[in-house]
Amino acid sequence: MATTSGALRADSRLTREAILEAAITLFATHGYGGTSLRAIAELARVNIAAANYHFGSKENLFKAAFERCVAPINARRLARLQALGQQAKPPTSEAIVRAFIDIELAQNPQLAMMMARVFAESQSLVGPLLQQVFGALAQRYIAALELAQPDLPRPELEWRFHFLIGAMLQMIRFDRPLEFPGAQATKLPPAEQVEQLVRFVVAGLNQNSAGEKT
Amino acid sequence: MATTSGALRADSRLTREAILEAAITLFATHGYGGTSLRAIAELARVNIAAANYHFGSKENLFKAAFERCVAPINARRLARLQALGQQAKPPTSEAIVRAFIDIELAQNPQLAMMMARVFAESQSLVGPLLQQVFGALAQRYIAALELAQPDLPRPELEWRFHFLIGAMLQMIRFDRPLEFPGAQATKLPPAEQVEQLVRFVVAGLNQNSAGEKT
DNA sequence: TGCTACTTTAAACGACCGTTTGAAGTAGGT
DNA sequence: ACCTACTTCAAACGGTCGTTTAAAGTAGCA
Repeated sequence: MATTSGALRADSRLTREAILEAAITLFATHGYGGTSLRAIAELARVNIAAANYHFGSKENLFKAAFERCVAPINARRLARLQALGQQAKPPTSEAIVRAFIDIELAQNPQLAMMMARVFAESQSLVGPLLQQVFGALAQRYIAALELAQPDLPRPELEWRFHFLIGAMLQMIRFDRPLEFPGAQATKLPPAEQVEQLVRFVVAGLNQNSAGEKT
Repeated sequence: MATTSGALRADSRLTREAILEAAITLFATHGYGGTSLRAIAELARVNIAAANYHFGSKENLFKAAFERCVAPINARRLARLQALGQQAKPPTSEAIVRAFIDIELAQNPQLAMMMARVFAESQSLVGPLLQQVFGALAQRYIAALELAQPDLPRPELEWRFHFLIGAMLQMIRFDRPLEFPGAQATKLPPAEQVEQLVRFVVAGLNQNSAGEKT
């Protein structure tokens, strides 16, 4: 037992990775219901049965694809937040937001789209998954934001963080605003997209609940 | 020809309406790919073939369900915007936002969920549909916002309106913020949800692009 | 009462779905 | 060489999908 041979295991991991990569591409583009295991297997140049062999079921493959996408993003988010916490002064809301809305989000559309897609699937499919993957992260970010704005009641802060996520997902899902006759907004480089978004949500977060100023 | 008999036509419209209503419920909950025509027919207590007889295809039924949901909402949005335009002073950004983020959105979860769901479906399915249904409305709202903030460059305004929509969809899709250990935010009455959202996005819209104040 | 147009129905169509099976293939251990 | 464990594969499983068909039903009109 526990042979972990060598070339054989290497091949096995290769097909596993190929399936995962193809799954990310297709799930991100067409969603869970719009993607078939056969399409994934074809894109990965792998037998259909291999998907079930390596992941057990379509739903497990979807979860694996999601975690594969969101794990590095959230690890970076956590590292950045901890780096902020080790500075002398408590970080501003803007610094915290910039740690969360990683510019690399906009630079790796595939990972970002996969993450955004999960929020769009039906709650029964991804509800527990979202809580599991984002719960601890949200907890820490909101705790940090609370230090930056001690006068803001916690429930309001949590709602604002909720809206922040919505605006971010909108940026990810559509890389430019809705086009209509007369529209002038264009596709921006990722860094500028993030800049627009950060300014928007920071203003929303910092705003005094009793009105801008009295 | 053109008989338009009477009781017969009435029955025909009844089944058509039943199908449409069932479709809205199921599409809103489980999305396009997660909803089958058979499930719709069963909920509507109608033969499966009736769906194709009245709507031609599943895709057409989806579009009809979407338009049925969004038409009254957008008509009200347009009416409110025109009412604002007839006042002496040009409306503030907040007034315009309140005309757009209709509180009835939060009071009729089914209509709102259906509207939000469309933004989550794959672009190839709903891309043209979104532009067709929201294009003219967005054009007018952005024009109104431009009068309220003449110093803000148009592209930036369009991006901010984009984020506004994202935050609104987040409010619709999840009626409370993400739960995690220690979370305090609770489900709010629709009016207060809208209030939180309006404050957030108005601050983001009004914010000076060079920073709050120099 | 036939005729016509419209609507509903049960049944079936071929296609595709996620999953399973059992055999074939591969490679290290003894 | 044989055994074992792991991986791949073609083929098929039962089921559900969206759609179509052809017959039955309904109601106004001549």
